[in-house]
Amino acid sequence: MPGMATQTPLAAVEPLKVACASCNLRELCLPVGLNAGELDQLDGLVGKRRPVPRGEHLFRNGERFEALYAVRTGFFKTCVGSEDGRDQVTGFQMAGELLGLDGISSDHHHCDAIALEDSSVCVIPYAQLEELSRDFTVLQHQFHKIMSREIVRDHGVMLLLGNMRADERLAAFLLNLTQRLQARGFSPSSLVLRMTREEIGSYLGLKLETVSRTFSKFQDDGLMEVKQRQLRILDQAGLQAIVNNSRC
Amino acid sequence: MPGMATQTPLAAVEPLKVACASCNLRELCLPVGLNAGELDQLDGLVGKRRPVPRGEHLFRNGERFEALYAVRTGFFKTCVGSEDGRDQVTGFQMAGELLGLDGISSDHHHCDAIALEDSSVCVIPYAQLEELSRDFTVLQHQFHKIMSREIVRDHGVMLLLGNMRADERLAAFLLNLTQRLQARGFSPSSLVLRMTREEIGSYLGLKLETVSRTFSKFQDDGLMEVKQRQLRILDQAGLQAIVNNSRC
DNA sequence: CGCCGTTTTGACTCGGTTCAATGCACGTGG
DNA sequence: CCACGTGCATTGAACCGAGTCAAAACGGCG
Repeated sequence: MPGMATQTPLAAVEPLKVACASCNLRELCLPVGLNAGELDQLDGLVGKRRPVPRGEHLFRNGERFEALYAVRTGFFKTCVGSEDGRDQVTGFQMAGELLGLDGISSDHHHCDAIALEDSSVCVIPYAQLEELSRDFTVLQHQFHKIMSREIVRDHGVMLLLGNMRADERLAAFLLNLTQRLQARGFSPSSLVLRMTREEIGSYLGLKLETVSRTFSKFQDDGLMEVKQRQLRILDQAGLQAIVNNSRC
Repeated sequence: MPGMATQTPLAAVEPLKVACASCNLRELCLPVGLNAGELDQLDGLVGKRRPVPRGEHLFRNGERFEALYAVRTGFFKTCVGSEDGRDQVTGFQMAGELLGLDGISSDHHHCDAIALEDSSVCVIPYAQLEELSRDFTVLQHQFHKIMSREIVRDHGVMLLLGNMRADERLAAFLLNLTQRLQARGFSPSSLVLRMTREEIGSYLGLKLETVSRTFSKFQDDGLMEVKQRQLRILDQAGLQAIVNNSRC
């Protein structure tokens, strides 16, 4: 599988049990700012890891909410659906990001979380997290920050969906994706998409054909190379310019 | 001011100091589930009320985050803006709803909050709220629920912006608005809008002309009466049907 | 009264959807 | 090993919903 090489520089097959203290996602995940003793306690709480094969649900809309999940390896999407068949991808989650925050509101999940490749998550029982965060103010604050960050992210997506044209949306999406990959030690210019054109389209409020056409246009304009899901960003500044300028 | 009558059945000019325990928004706001002693403590925390005249900012994007605000009376909008001039209304807040949650993520506000009519808010210093919620698990849980509910709401808006047509968006907006007004003891069928067509359009990802036209269409179809900002819902089920059916 | 912000309405344009055909990569079984 | 099937991606052509531009009407207020 040479195509995946650019996105798997870190441990290939890691042991099932990795303490938060020695987890390479420590600085992106819930434990930010915790000292050694606190990390130990958090470890006691995060008892289980859970593998989620590609295409499988981590949880479904309507299921009872009991735990949050931290992505350890792999890649997920979350989607909400309405009574009539429509559904909307609300986000893509990669290593270190938290899934399930929507479930707190009513003790039931409000979206589906689906693995886009073979993945694994750390299970964080929510009742215990609340308990522990009463003792560790740093953990409490970090948790609140993560929830707040999700709200800020959502507002950014609203801006994108409400105001931007197709090319602006896709450019913003690509920049966001590469930035997050870069924060995890991957190349900011070369990446392999884990999702289909249709899933990108659903997230961006576009049809898959529009996504495809816009990729082609970016390629024609020399901004990037597109070979199916294998992408190479050639002109990051050019993409940024598309996002910034409403008219040009 | 006869036009406002339908939306001011409760206390006209209330005293500046109202304890959470005797606040009529108790069941919609942060204090849900707290006992008498806990309410007292929360009251100690929520020291100040702050009036916000129509058109004024409660807070601005970039300002230091120090407190959350509970709407006591009046009506607000929140909006985010991008570098280039675009901006997007991310929500409308009425009595009992919390403002400022986005600020937790980085100690700075990420949006503007603006009063759409003369309003007042309860100031909830955030550091003290974190502290108090370490002692009162009910308060802690209620606060988490409120944040989570905002995330769920945002995902609903994404679905709306990503998948729905103009008439579906406006119908969904009207139903949401009347439902929230009803929860506060107002008529579910008669209401006065506090925002302009442009603000509605910004929230729904539409231009003001489209909002206006769609109102006119709903009126022609006998679903509602529209006299400028004075609305009367004649066929709630009809609006619901528009939201549910993607094609009809 | 006359101004001004807001709303309504009309005519035209255009970006993105829809429908449809073709191409590409990959796995599976003959 | 190649033929075939399947899912995903690309591309084209026609169409349509919402945007744009412009003008007129409404309502509130100095």
